[in-house]
Amino acid sequence: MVFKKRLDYGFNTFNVPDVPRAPRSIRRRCRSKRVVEDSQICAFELLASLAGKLLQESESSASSNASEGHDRVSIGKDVVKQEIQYDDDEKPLKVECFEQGSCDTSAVASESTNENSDDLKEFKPADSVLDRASIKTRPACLEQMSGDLKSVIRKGNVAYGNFHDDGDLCSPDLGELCDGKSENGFKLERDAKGLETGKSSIANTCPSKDPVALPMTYSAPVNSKRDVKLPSRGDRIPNASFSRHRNDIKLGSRDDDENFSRFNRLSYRFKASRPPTRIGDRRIRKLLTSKYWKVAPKLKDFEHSKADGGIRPLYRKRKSYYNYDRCQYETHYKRRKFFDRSSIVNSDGGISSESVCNSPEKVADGDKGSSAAMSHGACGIPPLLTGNKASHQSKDSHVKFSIKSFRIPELYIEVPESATVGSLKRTVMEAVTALLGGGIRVGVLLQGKKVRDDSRTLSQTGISCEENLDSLGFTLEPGPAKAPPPVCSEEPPLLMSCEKGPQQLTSLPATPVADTAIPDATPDPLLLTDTAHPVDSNHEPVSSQTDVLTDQSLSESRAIVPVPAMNVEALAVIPASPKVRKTELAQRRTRRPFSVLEVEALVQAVEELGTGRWRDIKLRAFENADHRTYVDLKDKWKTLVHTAKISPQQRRGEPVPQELLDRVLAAHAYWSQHQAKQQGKQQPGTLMITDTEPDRNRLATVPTVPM
DNA sequence: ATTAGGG
DNA sequence: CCCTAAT
Repeated sequence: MVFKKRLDYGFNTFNVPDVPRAPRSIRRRCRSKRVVEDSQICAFELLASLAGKLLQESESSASSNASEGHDRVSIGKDVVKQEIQYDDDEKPLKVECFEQGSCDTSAVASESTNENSDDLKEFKPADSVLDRASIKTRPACLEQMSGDLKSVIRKGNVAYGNFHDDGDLCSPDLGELCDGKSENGFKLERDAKGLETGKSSIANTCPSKDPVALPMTYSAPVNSKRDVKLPSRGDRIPNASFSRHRNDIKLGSRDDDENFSRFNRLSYRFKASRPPTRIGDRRIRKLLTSKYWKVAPKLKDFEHSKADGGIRPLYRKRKSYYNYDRCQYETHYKRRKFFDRSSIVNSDGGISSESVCNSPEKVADGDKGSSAAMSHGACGIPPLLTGNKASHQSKDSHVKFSIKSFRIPELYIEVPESATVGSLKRTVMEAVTALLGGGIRVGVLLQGKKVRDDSRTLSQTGISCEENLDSLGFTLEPGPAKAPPPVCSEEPPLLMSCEKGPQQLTSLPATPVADTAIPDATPDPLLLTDTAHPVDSNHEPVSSQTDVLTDQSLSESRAIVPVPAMNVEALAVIPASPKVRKTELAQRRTRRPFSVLEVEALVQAVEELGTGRWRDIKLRAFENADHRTYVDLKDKWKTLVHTAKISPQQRRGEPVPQELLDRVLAAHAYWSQHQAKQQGKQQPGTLMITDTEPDRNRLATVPTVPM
């Protein structure tokens, strides 16, 4: 790739490479992809972190075995479902990696961020969360880990690959995890009920066979399943996917593998600092929050109507800059594996007050290290795993949680039919990434209610009660920090389990994005201004519309095209966070060739006002033509001058009456000499040649070519 | 926000 | 048309 200017802007190499002058569409594409990836990374990191913890636990534990399925499997799937299982018993480790991990994660999240409005303002991607978690937990974790875990492990036979028997397990492990060391292979036992989910899908799913490294990662969920379900607009509601765990939305795409891998890499790079993610083109709109989601549907319309006008502003300024740290690329890679493993391990998340947690906590410690590492490029995962809970609670009784999967909020994606599967995948990834990238936090739902007070203990909250356990759910919410502010802030975009979940998403959709209007529909009155050619004026508008349609259909309109609910190409989801979105809206405006009438109006205006006063010209002759900016007029004049100088044979497009071209040359020459700019309107009349002959203009066949 | 130019 | 720089 050639680097262009953009490099200067700080794009990292990745980004930088723009396609030089390839069609913009292409360029854009590149960008968007990159962006996506980056964003993905974030998400992945989160996942990874989670996974990492899990891994830590399970590390070597056979991945496949471990998978035991339980949850991991579920996780592997897409996302989302989670089930919590708990045992009254306090068997610490039985848990599967997976669960633990999840639990931990949740715990972490909760701690770190309050669910409450929290910190939405700024969230830092996963890292922040992780860090926090790790921090808090560690102490406890360490202790617990060393103690509990070991014991547990031994008892349970559960082996987490990473952990060492030593009390140290935590920290070392984490670090090690990154490296991939696992000294002890842990095997998970399924003793716990929950553990056995019998789903081993993960194992299956995951390509990698290393016991140690499980393919699964959080991301996996998405990918793994492959079934991506993109709720169609209509579907959404019905699905209620959200609300229930069962209904979870599935965003998995099968092929994700590719993406997946990519993710991992990227994600890792990511680190904490995550530049505003830019995802996608304007076409792609992702809505993280339900509200936004709504929008998505609308997008189509939106785009339809406005192919040009509406959107324009947005994309105009797309700027690209992405900065990511690449370092760690490899590291991440490794991590990923770990994560996967971890995921397996996690099955158990012990949310419960302590015992379970403890084990996780160990992990946590490791995490810390990892977190640090992450920042460095080390493994980030661990943090998530860290059992936060431990901190809160004592080690009384342990509650076991088995989270099979996390639910992800519904994502609506719009993709042109013409979109490739690959693009779809990317889109889905983007959407997911956006969610994750924004910073994910875990929400705890108890009987459908969010448990906001992170400081309360499980017992205080009632989570430890078995009765409640059934109604306990974890949700993945948009990061606490900034991004989600308005949109996400409250509602968890993702609802894991609980009943509640779906509502928002579902409901939201209704409010689609409002876009606007129909851009083209508006006729171009411009001409009218000057010449009132009613006919013409009418004419144009019509044509214009037609064009629009055409255009859309042709190329860019993809967005426009109604997306089958399932389409992929771009995720329609638009995260609330403006950051993400705005960045990438740009799309090239549909091309709308100037009609002869427009040319005539332009010439007329230039003759009167001179060049260099495009704004005035716009006002005078194209005021009603929203799609013609003064820049456009200036450009058109430029091309007209050029056209007038070349032989007719060399001209392309709709022929412009020679008469007009002559006027163009005359006006150009005239104003060139007179430095029109200075003078103001001075000599409208003076125009040289121009005798404005209205007739002529009209006469000139009006090209119907619309636009 | 405009203007000017290069691409 | 887009993108930038300079106003």
